[in-house]
Amino acid sequence: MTLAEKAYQFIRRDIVRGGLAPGQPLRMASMSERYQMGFSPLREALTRLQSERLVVSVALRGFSVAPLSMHEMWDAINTRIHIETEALRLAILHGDDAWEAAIVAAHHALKLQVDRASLANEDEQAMLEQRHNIFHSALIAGCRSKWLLDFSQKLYVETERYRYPMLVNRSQDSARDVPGEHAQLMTATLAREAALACEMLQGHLYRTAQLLQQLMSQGTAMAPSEVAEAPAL
Amino acid sequence: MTLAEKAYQFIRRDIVRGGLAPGQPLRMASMSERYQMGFSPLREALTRLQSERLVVSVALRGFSVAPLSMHEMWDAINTRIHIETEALRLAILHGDDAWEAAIVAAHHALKLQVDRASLANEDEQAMLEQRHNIFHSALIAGCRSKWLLDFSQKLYVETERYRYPMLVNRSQDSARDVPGEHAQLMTATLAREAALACEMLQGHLYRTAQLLQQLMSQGTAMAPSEVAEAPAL
DNA sequence: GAAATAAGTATTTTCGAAAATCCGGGTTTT
DNA sequence: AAAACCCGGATTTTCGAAAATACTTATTTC
Repeated sequence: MTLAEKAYQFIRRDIVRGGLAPGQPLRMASMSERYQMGFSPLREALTRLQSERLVVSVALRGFSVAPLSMHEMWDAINTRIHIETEALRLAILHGDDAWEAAIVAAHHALKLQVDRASLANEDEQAMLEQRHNIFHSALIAGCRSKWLLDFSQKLYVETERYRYPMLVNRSQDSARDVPGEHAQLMTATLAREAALACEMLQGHLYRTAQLLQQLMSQGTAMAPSEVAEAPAL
Repeated sequence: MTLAEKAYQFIRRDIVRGGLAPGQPLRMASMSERYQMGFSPLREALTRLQSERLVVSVALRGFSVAPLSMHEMWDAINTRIHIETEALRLAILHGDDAWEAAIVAAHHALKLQVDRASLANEDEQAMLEQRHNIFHSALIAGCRSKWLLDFSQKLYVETERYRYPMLVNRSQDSARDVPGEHAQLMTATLAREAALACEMLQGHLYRTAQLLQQLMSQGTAMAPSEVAEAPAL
């Protein structure tokens, strides 16, 4: 793997997990120090992250971490609902045996990690997040559209930024049965009940966003100026 | 404007117009020669183009122009239909006076250029393409979703690659009244007839794709191995 | 003779310094 | 006093060469 690729993964991880705070300027000198590499691979990684909207830049004034806002979160969530429900519909239409098997496998791996993951352990949380991603990707993998999968993945990463604070203080979602939602979503999908599965996916994503909004309006994770925004569905 | 930005625009233009052929390797040395700049801005531009799927790369084996295929075209078109009709629906819901005015302005400018543009003149064609883009962008600009606009623009550029050959031998689309389609699309949009406008947009995009498929199956613009693909709608 | 090995060439990737540009403060001008 | 100008320091952007890796061809080995 090239240095630029490593830089991309490290920086992305640090942005999603908040190690690099929203709005923070990313000076080449300190980045070079922090990640122990020259400017070239860093610039390449930052350019890539910019096109994924995790980083913003102004010509000749460098890069900075893209800011967070409730408005942006709802935009990302709503767009994700639109893209992923379509992808799921197509996957249910076209998916083959291998697609089904991958879903079952991903769901099982996710469930194992949900039971195992302790709130404190950073690495366990990362693994949980990864398997969550794999499960959601597996659901739509059969859609046969590279573009839908591509967009879906970009939005997953974007929403991960907002979801990450929730993983830390997970007490809040006690009213929800997230593993249950995942199980039902899988069941409906494998039963090829497109309408039902899409509705479940939509509800799953929407409820997560609502919870995040609640959390953030309590000031747990975001500047007060960014909290007041209406949902839209 | 930085050199990297210029490089991005030049290379993108050359890929869309075919000056850099699909599949062609993009060697740093020849690129440096061709665009008269060092490696750094070129790499930056190529990385950006890679994330827009106009360029592909393999680690340590460099970049090459992304290949074309009928399958990819239909994927891009179908995804574009899905994204843009949603954006149009939202724009019709939320659009204000400035949004309407911009549509009328863009349509007028497009019409002027359609009448003016001669088939031979490369620059006139480029201006036509630009105004076409601005018109389609104006329609959905009121949707209030950065993500939808972002995706829409990416797909526009992608489909432009396939559309460009058509501009050259435009004789084929004599059965269609494209300017008429644009006018009707604008009218339905300004009348806030969401369902009608979306259907027109869908038809407009779909018919263009069908025409392109026809053109390409005649071997005008693509390798024979890439022609046989079924449409999907 | 085919497969494996090795040397030499071509190419990408990365580095570190040079060039270009921006920002702030202080000075001059109106 | 406000606006315009210019200088010094900080920062980004770009270049050209060095390092790392892939490819090609020739040679050896079995």
